[in-house]
Amino acid sequence: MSLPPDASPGYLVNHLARIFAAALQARIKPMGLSTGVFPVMLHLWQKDGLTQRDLVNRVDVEQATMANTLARMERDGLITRRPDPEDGRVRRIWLTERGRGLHIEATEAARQENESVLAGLPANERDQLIVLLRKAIRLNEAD
Amino acid sequence: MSLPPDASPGYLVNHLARIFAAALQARIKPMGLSTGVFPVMLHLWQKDGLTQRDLVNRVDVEQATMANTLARMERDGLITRRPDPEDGRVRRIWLTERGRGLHIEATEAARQENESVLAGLPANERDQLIVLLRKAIRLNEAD
DNA sequence: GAAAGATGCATAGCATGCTATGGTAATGTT
DNA sequence: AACATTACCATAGCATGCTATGCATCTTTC
Repeated sequence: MSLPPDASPGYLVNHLARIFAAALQARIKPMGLSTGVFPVMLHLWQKDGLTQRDLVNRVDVEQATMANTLARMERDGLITRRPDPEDGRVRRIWLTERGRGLHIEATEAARQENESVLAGLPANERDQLIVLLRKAIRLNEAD
Repeated sequence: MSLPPDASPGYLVNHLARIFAAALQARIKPMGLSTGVFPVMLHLWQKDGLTQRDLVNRVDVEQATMANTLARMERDGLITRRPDPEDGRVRRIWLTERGRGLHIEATEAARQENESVLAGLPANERDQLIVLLRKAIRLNEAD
């Protein structure tokens, strides 16, 4: 009746997430980025001028988490926040020159990181893993 | 050349890990447990009287993380730490009555949680996911 | 047996996530 | 227009992870 820890998908996913985070951090820390900031940057590189609410919806963290992350990003010179002329509650988020300039280098680092962590898996298993992860997430995010 | 966030396995694993953590927390919080404490309890239910070092090796977190987690667990009455008579550096970790008493209830909650998160996946895909996660972890933990 | 090294643990400081709460601005109702 | 509600954001407080550091105790080496 005991539950061996390494049989639990929750346990395993948490463990693998920490492995990925450590690998990513090793690669992006030299350029002044960190793991929590990275997904936000990915979205801003695709399109900036977004609101905090936009980013919360895209990244799927709580609003308070995003507020903290954005505060660190502003402190570190990655973004600036300027008031929306139409809506006094909103401060739209813009990449700084520095933030924008990291695009190529950082996405390349992320690509390398993903490859290195899964290097030992054959390509079809890697694809399968991604498919299953995406499926599991989709089942749980419409709540 | 842009990197769509939902194509990155690191991103996906992190997201799913947060989904699992939220689901687990909802179920075990009522019994006074939390997500960081849970894997430690799993090992202690199998065998207590372990050292901090033993648990670090089993759970695979940093020693400082374990020290903090154990401090919270002691504060919350789940464990006690008693000096090892053989080695003055060591304080061995024992479950309290309360900690031991949560065994059945908590593992049952974890089982339900794992099932509910992956409820939409057919059994063979669930198995496949576990296999792939375990494989990816094994490739990265012998470093 | 004393110096040098290794090992076990604790603490400081920080990032990243959460819930709970509150303030301000926009919107909807009457 | 006045009021209630909703929406956006900030802050407080906490848990869980990390690196870096320091202290105390064992072990090894000479």
